Amino acid sequence: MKFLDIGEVAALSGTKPSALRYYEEAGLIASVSRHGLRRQFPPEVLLQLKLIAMGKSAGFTLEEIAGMFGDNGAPDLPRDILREKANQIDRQIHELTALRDTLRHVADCPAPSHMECPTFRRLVDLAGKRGGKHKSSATRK
Amino acid sequence: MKFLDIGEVAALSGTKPSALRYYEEAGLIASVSRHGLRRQFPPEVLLQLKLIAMGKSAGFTLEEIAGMFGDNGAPDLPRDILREKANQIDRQIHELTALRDTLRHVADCPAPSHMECPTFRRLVDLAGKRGGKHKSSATRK
DNA sequence: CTGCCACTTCAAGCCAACTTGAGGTCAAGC
DNA sequence: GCTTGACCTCAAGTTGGCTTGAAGTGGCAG
Repeated sequence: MKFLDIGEVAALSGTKPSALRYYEEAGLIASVSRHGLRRQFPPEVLLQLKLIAMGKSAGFTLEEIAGMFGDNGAPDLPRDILREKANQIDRQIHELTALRDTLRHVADCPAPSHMECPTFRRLVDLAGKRGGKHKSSATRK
Repeated sequence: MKFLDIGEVAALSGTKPSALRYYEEAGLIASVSRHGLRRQFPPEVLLQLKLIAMGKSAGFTLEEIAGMFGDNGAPDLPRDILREKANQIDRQIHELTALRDTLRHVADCPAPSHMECPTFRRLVDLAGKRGGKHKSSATRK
C-alpha cells in the first residue's frame, strides 16, 4: 500500500498542509494511520480534494460539502437530497450564465449608458428569476 | 424624483440595511443625498444590487465586484478585462456543470462504491481540466 | 549515534463580510 | 410640542476558512 505524506498530498493537490489538517479536523478527509507522528493519506484523498474544490467553487461551505460526501469520500446521501443539491447548482449555473452573458454583452455593446440599454436590462432581469433561495442574503433569522 | 429610504431598498432587494450601509462604505452603491439623516437611494440601486448578488454568487469578492461595475453602477471597464472576467465565469460554469452532473449521476448510479465507478471518475476528472486559476487554493504567496 | 527536517500540536491571528448594540437624531403624526 | 420609530454612527463581535508561530517529535542519511 502506497500511502501519502501530507507534503505529497499538498504537492499533488495544490492544497497547503495547514488546509489539509484543517479539512481532516473538519471531517472532510481522513488519514488512515500514522507513520510516527505523520499522517498517512490514501491516494483517494486526491479525488476527494477535487470534489471539495468543486464544491467550494460552487459556493458551498465546508460543512455543506462535508454533508454532501460521506466519510468514505464518495457522495453518500439520500438520492432526493443529492438531486436537490444538483438543482441548487443548476440554478446557480443559470445565474452565472446570465452574468457571463451580461459581461459579454457589455464588452460589445456600443451604447453610452448600459443602464439605458434594453438588452442589458433584459439580461439582468433574466438572472434573478429563479426563486432565489440558496444560502444567500435575506434568509437568516 | 422618487428616492428610496434604506428600509425600502432593503425590503425591495432582500438586503439588510446594515449590509446596504456596508456596501455604500465599500463604494459598491451610492446614496444621492440625505433627508435629515436618512440616506436617499436612487431606484437604480436595485439593479446594481442585482448585479452585486450575481457577482457574489459567482464567487467574486466585493472588491472585485466594485472593480467590475463603475461608480455609476454599470459595468465600466476595458473590454478585454470584461471578456477575461466573462471567461473566468465560463470556466466556473463548466466546473459547476461537472459537479451537477456528478451529483445527478450518483443519485442514479446503482454501483456500490462510486470510487470504483468509471463514469464517476470520468465526471470528476472532467472538472479540473480547465487550467484552474480563479482565486482558489494554491496561488497565494 | 547524531543531526536534520519534514512533520506534529495548539493557540492565536487574520481577512472578508457582515451583524449587533449602545447611544443619538429628527420628521411626521397625533 | 411631544412622542414614536425609522433612521443614524461607531465600535465591537461573529463566522468561515484558513495561516502563522512556537515548541516538540521522530524516521532516516551519513
